[in-house]
Amino acid sequence: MSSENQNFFSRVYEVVKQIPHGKVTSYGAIAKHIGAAGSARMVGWAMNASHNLPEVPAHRVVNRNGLLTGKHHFDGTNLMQQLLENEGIVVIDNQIQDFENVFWDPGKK
DNA sequence: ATTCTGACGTGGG
DNA sequence: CCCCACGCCAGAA
Repeated sequence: MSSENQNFFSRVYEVVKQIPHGKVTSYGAIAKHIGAAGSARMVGWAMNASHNLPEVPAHRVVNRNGLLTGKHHFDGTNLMQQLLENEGIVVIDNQIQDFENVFWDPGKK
């Protein structure tokens, strides 16, 4: 229902909000954490709605490849990359370097 | 109501 | 190793 629907988005936002500074996570990791494993696409869709939520650092969410697939949705062309680099994350050609090192597992603070 | 696409992921050839 | 297809749920045309 709508409530659960909202809950789904809220859960995604909560997880993203909990991403520590200088860290990133993947859509699948979030999806799995909220119980929507396999529906990683919905996480990305939720991100679109999170555009209005400044507390949701969508730029810290990338695909499991560590690639800034959603950078195209951000303002400008390489805003997402610059935001990540601003946090100490090395990004080259939309690809996060040392991804496993900056990867943050949801629920694992 | 039907069809396609979309900020993904996994599996198979 | 690279390419293709399928599954997921939701929203827009």
